[in-house]
Amino acid sequence: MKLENLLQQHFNYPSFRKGQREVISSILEGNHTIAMLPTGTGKSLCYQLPAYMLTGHVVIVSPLLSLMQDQAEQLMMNGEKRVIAFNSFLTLEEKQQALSQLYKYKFIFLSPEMLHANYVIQRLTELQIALFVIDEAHCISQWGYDFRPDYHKLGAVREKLGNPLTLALTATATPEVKEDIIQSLSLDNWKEFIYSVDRPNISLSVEAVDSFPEKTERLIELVNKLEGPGIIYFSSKKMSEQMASLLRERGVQDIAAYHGGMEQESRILIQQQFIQGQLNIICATSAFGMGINKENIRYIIHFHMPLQLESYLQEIGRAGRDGQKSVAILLYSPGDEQLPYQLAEGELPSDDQLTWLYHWITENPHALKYMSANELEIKRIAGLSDIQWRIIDNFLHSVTEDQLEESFNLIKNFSKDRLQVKRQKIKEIYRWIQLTECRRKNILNYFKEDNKIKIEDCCDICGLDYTKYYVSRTREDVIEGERGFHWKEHLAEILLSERI
DNA sequence: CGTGTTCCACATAAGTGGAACACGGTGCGTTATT
Repeated sequence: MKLENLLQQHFNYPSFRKGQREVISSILEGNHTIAMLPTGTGKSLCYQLPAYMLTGHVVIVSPLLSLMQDQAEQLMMNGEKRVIAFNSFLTLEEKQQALSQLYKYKFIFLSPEMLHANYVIQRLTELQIALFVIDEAHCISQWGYDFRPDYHKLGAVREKLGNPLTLALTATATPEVKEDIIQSLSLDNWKEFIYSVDRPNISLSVEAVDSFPEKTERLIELVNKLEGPGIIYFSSKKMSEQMASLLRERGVQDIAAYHGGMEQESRILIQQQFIQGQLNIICATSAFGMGINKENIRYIIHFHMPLQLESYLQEIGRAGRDGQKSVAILLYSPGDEQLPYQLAEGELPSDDQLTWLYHWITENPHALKYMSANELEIKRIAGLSDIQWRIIDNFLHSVTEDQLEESFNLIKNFSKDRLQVKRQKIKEIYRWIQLTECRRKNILNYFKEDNKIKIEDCCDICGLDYTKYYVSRTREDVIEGERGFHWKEHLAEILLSERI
């Protein structure tokens, strides 16, 4: 049967979107496949359709619970009942029930952390896995080294499952990210479908200001003028909230803050309201974005610079999915690059912290054996963040006393190397900000791409007219506005006459 | 590094200047460990 017929039969779509057919064919031919598809929409079809043609179960690794729930729901809406999102939303009983009947599910969604648990792996090995899918696979590269180390253990998991046919899906497949994916999953043979990271309909701009207050004023001005919807990115939760309040005070409507420190409920609500158009502007940290399929975002402003160009591309890439003209503006004031440096350093244990911990362990009998039990105390005294602790804990797992010194040297070297990489990435985005030549050409070169075509409204260096992105008062708006004005006058007259 | 908060000296008292200090993002899992 032709793929188009199957597409019609199972999903009631008349035709494939760009790239889908090639990716699906590659999987059906039995190739491990890396797919970078241009937009967020339509990626899930790449595993959903093959699922119906392959014998066995499809395991999907997803980074966010909300993404898992969305995709599971989407499948169920399409009439597929053999779906489970195996995560912490389930009660203990539900989990046990699900595990004992795992063979009933065609689609099994899991986080990398859940997939790492032995009791889960064991059940999965009893099944025939037709396809092992890593959704948002760039997380392997961006989070796997420190923030979510289980992403780097997916290769081991994959091996335990008998190296099943694998599909990695992402929208950020830069050469470096791709290399991390291949390494981490230990793919030895694969096909890849990579499209350009360039988004010609998004104009790029960097504005340098002299100080923080000036940057704030410029932000207020831009938000008042630019046609929404828009996202403003901050590197601080507090700042995202404060600026949302300030903008509201300055007459900006339909605006809200969004960050990882907020209640899950409000996060979902704000995200929904933004997608449905009840909110026009979001002041967000990097927590906001993945899984946001909104077509008409018109601008992305960076109040703080991201920690790497890869993140920058992901964040601005949320604009203009409808193909309409959009703009990305990064506001820079001197010294801004210090915040990313601070964030990067907080992610890895310092030499001092490691030295202290080494002595603490050697001076306390059985300390090594009961490290996890003393987690809180150790973290407090050594001043270790959760992430720093996890890195150390990861290295010292199943280490004996006589291997201690060697292990600490490994941690020190690892931390040194990673910090070096992170600093290098900050230097690269800083360099890009200071640039005096075409920003698009430069960013594409960084990602080993050539841009052949000259684009209109390319970037601030090539020449860019902001007024194109300002709120346009269409004829209807003007008429509506005038009508409103007359109503107000009319109302005033009535009120006045009544008083008299 | 820059911003926000706290606290202290000052000294008609109340509020201010400014020194000192803290803080800064992304998420899964809580089923296993004396």
